[in-house]
Amino acid sequence: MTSIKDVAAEAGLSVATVSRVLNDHPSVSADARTRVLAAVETLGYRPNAVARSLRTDQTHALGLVISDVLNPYFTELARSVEEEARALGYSVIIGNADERPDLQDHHVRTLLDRRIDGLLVSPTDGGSPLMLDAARAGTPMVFVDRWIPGVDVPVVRSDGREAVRDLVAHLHRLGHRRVAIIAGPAATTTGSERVEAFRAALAEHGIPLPDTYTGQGDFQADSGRRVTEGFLDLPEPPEVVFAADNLMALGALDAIRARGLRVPDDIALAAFDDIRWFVHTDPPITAIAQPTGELGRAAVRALVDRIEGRPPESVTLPARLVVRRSCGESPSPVQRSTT
Amino acid sequence: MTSIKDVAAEAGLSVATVSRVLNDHPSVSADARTRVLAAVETLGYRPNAVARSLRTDQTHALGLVISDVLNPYFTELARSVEEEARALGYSVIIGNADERPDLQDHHVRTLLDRRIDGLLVSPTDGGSPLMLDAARAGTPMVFVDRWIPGVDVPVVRSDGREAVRDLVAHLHRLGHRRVAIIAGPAATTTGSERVEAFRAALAEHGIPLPDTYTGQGDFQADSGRRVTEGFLDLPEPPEVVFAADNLMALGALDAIRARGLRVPDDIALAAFDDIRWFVHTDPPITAIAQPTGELGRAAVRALVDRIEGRPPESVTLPARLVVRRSCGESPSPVQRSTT
DNA sequence: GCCGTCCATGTAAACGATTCCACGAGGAGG
DNA sequence: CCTCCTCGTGGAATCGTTTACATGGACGGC
Repeated sequence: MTSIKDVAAEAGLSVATVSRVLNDHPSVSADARTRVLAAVETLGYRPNAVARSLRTDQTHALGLVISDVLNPYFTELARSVEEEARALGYSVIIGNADERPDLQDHHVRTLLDRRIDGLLVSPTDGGSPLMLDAARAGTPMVFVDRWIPGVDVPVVRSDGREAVRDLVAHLHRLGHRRVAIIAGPAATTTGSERVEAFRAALAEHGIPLPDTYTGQGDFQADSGRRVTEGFLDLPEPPEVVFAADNLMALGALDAIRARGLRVPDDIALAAFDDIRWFVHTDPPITAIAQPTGELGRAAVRALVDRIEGRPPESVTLPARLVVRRSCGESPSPVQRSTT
Repeated sequence: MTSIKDVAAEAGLSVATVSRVLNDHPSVSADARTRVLAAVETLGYRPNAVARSLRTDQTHALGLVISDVLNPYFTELARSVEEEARALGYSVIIGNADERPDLQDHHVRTLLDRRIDGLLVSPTDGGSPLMLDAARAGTPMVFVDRWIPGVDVPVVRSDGREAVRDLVAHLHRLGHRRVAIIAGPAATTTGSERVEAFRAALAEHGIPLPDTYTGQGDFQADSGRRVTEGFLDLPEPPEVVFAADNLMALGALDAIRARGLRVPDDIALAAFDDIRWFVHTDPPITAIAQPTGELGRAAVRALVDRIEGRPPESVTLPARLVVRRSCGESPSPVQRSTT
């Protein structure tokens, strides 16, 4: 590989001058500049980012540790994160934790070893010592979607409470009274919050949420299937199943279908996280949509603010209900299905 | 950050010895080893991967330039790539090209600047000078899914010809004669190959594939929608639409539905690339499934072979037809829907 | 008892950039 | 004409590692 020395030799100048041209430092003559640029051109020289990082102590790379790449919600998040980061001059290195704390730790560790400038995390659990240490040690960090209470790190997330209330009102209006939820892991904020929001909204209508109607999932399709089977085996199965994420909704759909039951006639279904395919499932699924792209962009902006010395801001954006047909025909004007 | 010097000081040894312990070089006493390890422990020292890379000229990172992260096929590919890479001791840096050659170039460039050890590419086009130069210059590289003819780079892909023939036989058996295809960009191998395979298979049954029935898409949902609308506007619309990827199938479904038509009664639909949601669409979609995970793993193995000096192997794996209901009820025993 | 090996360790030179500091030329101002 | 500043440039230190080479002690064989 050609180095800055080769360029200097080719241009008949010192490496210092070449470096100055490349970083457009003001104090360099027009003549030197053109000679350097010509040399760069003929040699096809590209600066070695590794060496540059070592010297400047910046990598211009952000780490993104995501709970599960196969989940379309996180895929979209990752995409918007990369887009905004690119616009701000950063690369993104994605680590997929697959909802496993050990994998999450692995990625955090290697990202820190690679000296990324900042870390975007959607924690799969309450936070490992490694991550908490890093946060305390001053690694620029931002939580996105999920967060860890009690840690002094900005959080960018969406608040689904209002949308959950809308959903419950919708269900109530359709006459449903026995409603169940497939919860996410209690160790995650989104896992517990969604249950809480659901329970609170139900209470407003005087509907209880008994333990038998709260199943414990792990945000993966299999758990949705398993929990739903449990619900269907109950002497008095629920009339509605609300899955706390889209993959568990997929699993629920599998389970319902495997029994030869139909949605929404035999049992209604709703999900947290809206994805494009929900328009085309049989039936189209009523879901709570997060402003995913905006979340990703806001998270990057917060992180880069932190990295570049500006005060970062936590951001909370509202989610909204998208009514489709999976809970029954809605005669009301709330209907607002988007394509 | 604590450096190797701090560790050396804490252990009362030289940095060389510390380094030897860390890279478990044979020639180091048991006493020194324990002292170094203790020092590492108390200081919480982690080696700086940037400095290490500069010195050793290896980053233990692979670049993966993917055509579109939002496409579930590529998401799954990315996931398996990361898994296998991790097992072999490498990290993966993903670049999303969004089917745009300029973005692809951007990512290739930054990945090369970061001195990744090797590059995995699924090219969006015929290959930019940048990428061809890199390949010629000896950057370890492997093409996955798509490739560029005439470049001396191993290719890991799947061959869909047999499956396409099965699909056409299936369509023919169901009585369909007027069949159309939504093709991918001709600049991509998968774009042109799938049309060719389809045309060849149709010919075996004496069915022509007129120009009016070949629509030009770009592997994105919007193009699938647009092309399908064109088909439906024809005086004699096709009886079947075959989309060359899953996103264009989604767009086709949108378009068909927007006209109030039904699949498969009014028009049949099939897709290349099987994804989990196809089981739950209305109706479940007949698709050609690639061994995506195996492709990703094989690609990584080939690339790492190349990097570590072993001869890399091109790999071609067969795709297979998964019959569901979107082309009409199949009375035949070919039925082999998987969940 | 001496010499040659081998082993553990240390010293110092790289890797490829950035950047502090020194230096010389040239211009402005007295 | 001398002094002082400014500006362009180069030399060299530095970032945190790895590793070739040197060194010195222990040990075995004769």
